[in-house]
Amino acid sequence: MPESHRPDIRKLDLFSEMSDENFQSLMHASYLQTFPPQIELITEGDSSDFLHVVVDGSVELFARWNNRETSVAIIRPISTFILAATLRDAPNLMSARTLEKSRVVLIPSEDVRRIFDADNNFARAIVCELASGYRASIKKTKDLKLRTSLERLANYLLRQQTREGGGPEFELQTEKKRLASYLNMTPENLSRAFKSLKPYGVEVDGSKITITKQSDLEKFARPSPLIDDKTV
Amino acid sequence: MPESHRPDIRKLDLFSEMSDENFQSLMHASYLQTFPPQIELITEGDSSDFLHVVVDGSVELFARWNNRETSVAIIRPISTFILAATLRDAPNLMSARTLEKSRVVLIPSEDVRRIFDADNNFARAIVCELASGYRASIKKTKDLKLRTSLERLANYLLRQQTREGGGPEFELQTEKKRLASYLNMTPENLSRAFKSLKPYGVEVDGSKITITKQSDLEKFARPSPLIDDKTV
DNA sequence: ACGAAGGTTTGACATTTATCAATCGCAGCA
DNA sequence: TGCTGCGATTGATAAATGTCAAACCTTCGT
Repeated sequence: MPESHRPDIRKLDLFSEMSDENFQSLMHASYLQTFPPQIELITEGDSSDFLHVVVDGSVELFARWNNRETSVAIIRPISTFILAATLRDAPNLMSARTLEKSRVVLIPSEDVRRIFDADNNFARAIVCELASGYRASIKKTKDLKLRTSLERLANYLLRQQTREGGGPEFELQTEKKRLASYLNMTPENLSRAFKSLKPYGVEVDGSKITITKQSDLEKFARPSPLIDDKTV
Repeated sequence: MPESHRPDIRKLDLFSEMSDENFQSLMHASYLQTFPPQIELITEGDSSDFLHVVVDGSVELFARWNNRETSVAIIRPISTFILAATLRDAPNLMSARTLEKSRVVLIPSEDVRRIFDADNNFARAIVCELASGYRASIKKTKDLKLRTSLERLANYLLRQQTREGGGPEFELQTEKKRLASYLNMTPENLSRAFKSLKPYGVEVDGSKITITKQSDLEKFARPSPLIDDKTV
């Protein structure tokens, strides 16, 4: 794979502490591919042949059952996905599709496992990454089980506000249809939920959100570090 | 800590491949404690000072938010819990309480992290365990988001049937109140859900379940390995 | 500029799920 | 034995959420 993205990938927590030699070996075995929008990169149930790194664009992880579909995560640069399946050499639990034109580095799972065995720093980083992902997933479960859809939306808006810099005005960065699925509601319901948040100072104009009464929204949403914080 | 449970703990995937010396070192630093029922061992938000191993009894992991509470998992012997928090030295995301009189081995988190650095086999086992837990959590999310409460119950019954040996008759092993919370429904709703499953051959007598029309129930539940299987 | 496609919103309505209140039933205990 | 407490069930009702249909709006390509 070409050199251009290597420095960015190298900076990821997952790869930053491993030896140069092992990193080069991983990269040497990898492919950089460009995909058009709406391409299904992975189908759940497939074996996990590659660890994926999104270096450009965005990728949606979603799951299907019984003719239904739900959005589980949206991966933006620079991040990896399906690490757990790669390490266990187990089938992928989620499908993945590009949302826009995207570039993805594919690292053969075999090499990831080989270098995991050889490089202690890499192994340590993998444990951190897995533990983080695991904890993020637990938080998602708590969000789903303990909150109503309105509360989930309110807290999502606060999180998104933080991600976008913290100002009163920010962009959703996601189609509402997809956001609805992510929050486990229908598009119709999401539309109504936005209206229900108006009394708490949430103004919606297309994908632009303005929060006019920050403290009112926070009082309603009651965000918790044990559900909503990235780093904890 | 006394010797009696060591062989059983040693057999756990997490500890079976590490060196004798390191295992003894871990055990030497540990405590075996007996707790009465309904003791809150851990409160979410607390720092994770110990990796816990249930050797006898059972422990419920649950989470609270905004005066609500939900059951996330029930841990039975012999299993560990809160590994991810231990490794990241991060606050626990869930609370834990004994359901009955229980014995728990407490391994200081510091020692777990120290031996993780020293013992490659232990590190590998930890990665496996984390990846498994992570994947189990993703499956739980899929179960929650893609299924109605009736479908969740039907699939739970099939899983429980398998755990109990696969025969048409088996025990729930959990209070219905707790099962309801685990499945994200109210006790009233669970009670009605059992009735709704009667046409599919589900007979309920207290905590004894009899499945009289296995294939009908399976046709309704549509279990999927990517949501319901332990090992995948 | 125009039309088509698809996302979004709205309204009416159905279904699912929760809440509240009352009762039942069983286990533990005096 | 009978009391007590709590979990389980049932019925009535309310709230939350989903479904369907139509209208609206934006985007994109011809």
